[in-house]
Amino acid sequence: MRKELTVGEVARRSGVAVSALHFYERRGLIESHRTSGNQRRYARDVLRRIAVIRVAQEIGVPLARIAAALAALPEARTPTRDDWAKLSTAWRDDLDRRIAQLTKLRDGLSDCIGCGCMSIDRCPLHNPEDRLAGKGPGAHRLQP
Amino acid sequence: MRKELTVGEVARRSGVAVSALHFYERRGLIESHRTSGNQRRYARDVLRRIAVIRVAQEIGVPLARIAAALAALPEARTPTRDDWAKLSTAWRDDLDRRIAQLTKLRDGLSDCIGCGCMSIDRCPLHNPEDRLAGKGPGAHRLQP
DNA sequence: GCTTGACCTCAACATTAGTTGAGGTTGTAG
DNA sequence: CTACAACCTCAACTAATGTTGAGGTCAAGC
Repeated sequence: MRKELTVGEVARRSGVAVSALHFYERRGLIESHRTSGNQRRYARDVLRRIAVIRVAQEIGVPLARIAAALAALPEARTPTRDDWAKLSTAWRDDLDRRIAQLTKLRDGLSDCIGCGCMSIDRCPLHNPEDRLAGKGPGAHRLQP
Repeated sequence: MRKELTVGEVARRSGVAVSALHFYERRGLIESHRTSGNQRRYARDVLRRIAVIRVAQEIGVPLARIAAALAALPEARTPTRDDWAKLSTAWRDDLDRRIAQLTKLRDGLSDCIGCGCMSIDRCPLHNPEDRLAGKGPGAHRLQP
């Protein structure tokens, strides 16, 4: 096996900025050890770990939950094939729910286009149930 | 037509917090006029406007773009049926794209579950193209 | 052995979408 | 006419996800 990676190398190979790698480390998502001169060195499997993080993020899982999921792995190891199967299955369920929710919204939107009802009481889109409401402070964006 | 609404009434009827209504007003999404005592009074159509805002938000449109869309209406009026048809069509395209993107991701995820490849170079999920990267600073959450 | 690019830490800032609290004013019911 | 809920403004805070910059250190090639 080849030698260990520096932050710069990891950044180039993963496409994640150095500042983000530092950030992930502070958040406990990845780890490194240090040279005698206090520089980070990464084992090669950090790339796989970052790939997992990126996919989960794209699904919409917040970093804190990704960190929790990774930390919950026995011995805090980098995901093996089986671990990955478990994680990705769980996250795919998130994704399925999210897709279902958006699809429902789209269908409502299609029905509504041109109807012009927009009645706060009768419009099918105005469904206070599965709303974003009550999520507390902070950013709640769904998309760029 | 009934009398005008106070902030509290609008908040109760729309399900949006008073603080959020103030915020929307600062952002130019809704408007009010004031009593002699400087309290806000809303025309009833503000509820329809808020319904539009909420739907757009649920789709994932950031407030700034919603504000721009509403401001672009001739005479800055509250959406009529035709306006709503235009807005919702445009936003539905956003929604379609988002759903397509997530669906693609899900399919990749399904294929990948159990494959365990997670190779930074070969994994179909590791596709740097349509990534979140390069969106600049700020929050990029996709989901609660 | 020196220079130069890569690396270190830490604090502050950016962005979106609001909420919270202090300190003061209004309006309505009794 | 008074009490009390509802309203006002403004500043500061929350939260997530990072980026930017200042000030200083490390390591690799020449």
